[in-house]
Amino acid sequence: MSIQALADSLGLSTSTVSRALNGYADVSAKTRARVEAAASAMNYQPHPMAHRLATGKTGAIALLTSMRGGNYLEASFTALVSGVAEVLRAQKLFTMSVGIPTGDDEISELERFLSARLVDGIILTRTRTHDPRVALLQARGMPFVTYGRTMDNAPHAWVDTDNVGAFEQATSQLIALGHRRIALINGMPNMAFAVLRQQGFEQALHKAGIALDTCPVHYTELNGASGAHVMERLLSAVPRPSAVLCAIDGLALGAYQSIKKAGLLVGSDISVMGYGNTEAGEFADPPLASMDHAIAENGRHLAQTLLQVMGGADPASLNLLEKPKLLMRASAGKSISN
Amino acid sequence: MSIQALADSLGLSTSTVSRALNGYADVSAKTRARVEAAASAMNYQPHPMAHRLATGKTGAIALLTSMRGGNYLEASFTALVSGVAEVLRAQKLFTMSVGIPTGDDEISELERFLSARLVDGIILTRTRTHDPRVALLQARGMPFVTYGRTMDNAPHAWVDTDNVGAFEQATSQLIALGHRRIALINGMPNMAFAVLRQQGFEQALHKAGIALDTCPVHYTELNGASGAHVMERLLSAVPRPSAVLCAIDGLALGAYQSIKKAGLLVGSDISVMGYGNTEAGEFADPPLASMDHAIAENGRHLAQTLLQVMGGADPASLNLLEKPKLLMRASAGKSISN
DNA sequence: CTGTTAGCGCGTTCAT
DNA sequence: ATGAACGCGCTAACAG
Repeated sequence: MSIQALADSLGLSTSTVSRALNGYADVSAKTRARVEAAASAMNYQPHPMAHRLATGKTGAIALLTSMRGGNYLEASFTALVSGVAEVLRAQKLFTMSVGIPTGDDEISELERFLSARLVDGIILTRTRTHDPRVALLQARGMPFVTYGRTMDNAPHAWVDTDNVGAFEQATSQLIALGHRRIALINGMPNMAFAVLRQQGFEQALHKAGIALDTCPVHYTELNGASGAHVMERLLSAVPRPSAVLCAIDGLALGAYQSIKKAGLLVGSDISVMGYGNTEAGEFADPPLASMDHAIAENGRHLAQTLLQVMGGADPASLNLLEKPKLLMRASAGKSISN
Repeated sequence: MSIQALADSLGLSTSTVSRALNGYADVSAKTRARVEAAASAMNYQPHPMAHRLATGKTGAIALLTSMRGGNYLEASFTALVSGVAEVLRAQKLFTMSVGIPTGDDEISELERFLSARLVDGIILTRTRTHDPRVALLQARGMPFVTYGRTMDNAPHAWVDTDNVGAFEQATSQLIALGHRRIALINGMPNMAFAVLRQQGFEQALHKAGIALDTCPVHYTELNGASGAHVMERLLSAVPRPSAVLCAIDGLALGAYQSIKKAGLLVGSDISVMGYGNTEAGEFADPPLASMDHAIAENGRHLAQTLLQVMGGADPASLNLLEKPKLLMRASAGKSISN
């Protein structure tokens, strides 16, 4: 069913049919109605490849993730995609997730993907302090939003959670419980979120007059094994910290294991907090104190922002900071050193 | 940089250039070398939209997932995608994940996606006993492989883990530990994997001469809250089961919570086994006995199978059954009723 | 071996 | 308000 066949069956030219279907003004109401009726009766749909060649649009957007070994971020990933897809589906746009492997050929892989022109816009996740992917997207003129800020890139559209505020609040909460030696198990320092969470951590310590060098910060990969490994080292320190703040729940659950193995009790001997409010943390023993950041909502905001960018809005002005919510649970208790 | 410009600069026709670049035999070695040199010198790349209109191919495949509320399956999802993408990237194909929301408009959404012709082939995950999506793909003539078998659909290409064998082995193992009252917390019975796992469960009971009606089976959603809820009911049964087999790790971790809340010890008072070998299970207390099914390897096999289907092989003959590996850990111990 | 021609199916000026 | 004609950039059938 081509537009040609449809036009023939109506005794019209293809151009009239095309304009009637695409909402042009210079077509009589009567003709438009006739065309639309015939189109839906014959179930006409423009050939997508031809449509794309003519318009340059694909009708799809990509959510870019960096692919590497298993880490805990994926648990929340589905919720993010759901939020994005929900908004974009209403605009008849498809949402597709594409994993670009991290490593030396990351940029060339991304270039290859952009050149393939499979999508009209991009949502970039897991931003880094200086992110060459952002620079590439800007150079190519591809509409995009990032999930998470960057620090040294030219201004662009982004949606982020208030990492600084969240970790300042969490740290202050631990201080209010009497903790003075608090450790931070953080993500790698090239990740933007890690830098910001540490800022919040240090601000809270500073306000409370606690010396930074009594509160160790460790940078590590985001998985349980790393959490366990770092926690082991923290336990052998003298004096050891009475509370541990983790960049994500997965790290905290790994830390649980080392604490228990040492014969200590989580929540009384040592307090632990995570971030992300995963179900694994909720069902852990004891339930893990964490921070919830409404991830599906973030997805919806990302989609709305991307639509604005694709519509021609100035990306530099499109920035959204979301407040996470602190969830105190049994893993975070009073300091026993008081 | 169009093929026209490239041809002009060489004093050749566009068709000769096209054939030289696309590896046709009827072009002189000398001409081909000249064309290739000029193409890479001028960094020529065919316009993707035009290329697609002419060939009908997109250079991408989609991995289809069903989108619904948070469940534990996603944790392993990244590993699957990595395996798929690794193989397809070597063929210069892009791998994109697309979530189709489950519900009444699932089929019409899938139809819309197929009509958009964004991909050349599809990997369909989470198959159901009778799967209308499979029927649709067959009707449309879209090359595809499923991850998991179906039971009432026409023959098609699939890769699956040996669910029957895995759960028969796991159940037998529990029986060998002295358990006689074993419960199964299963997925919903419209899911193919759930039916097959139950088959393995029942075969083992049958071989051991244990009456099925002493071993309850519960069907539920695949998340921790459901596991906790079902476990609560199991604990109030008289007599209560001494071992619980769960369709996935996430259910098992939910069950942990209810068992602990009842003041019982996992692994001694009640044995628990999961499936999937997730990190959350590995780091749980006690470590969760589970089954590992080499998910990245499954991804590679799915990709290889899809390539064969796209190459014209008979889908009905492309079936692969993978053996999972039983991982006994502290959560599964001897029955105390012995 | 190479060039000429046609067509893929649209959207979009430019006449009328 | 409508139709004719052209262009998007490429591949493929045909001719020589």
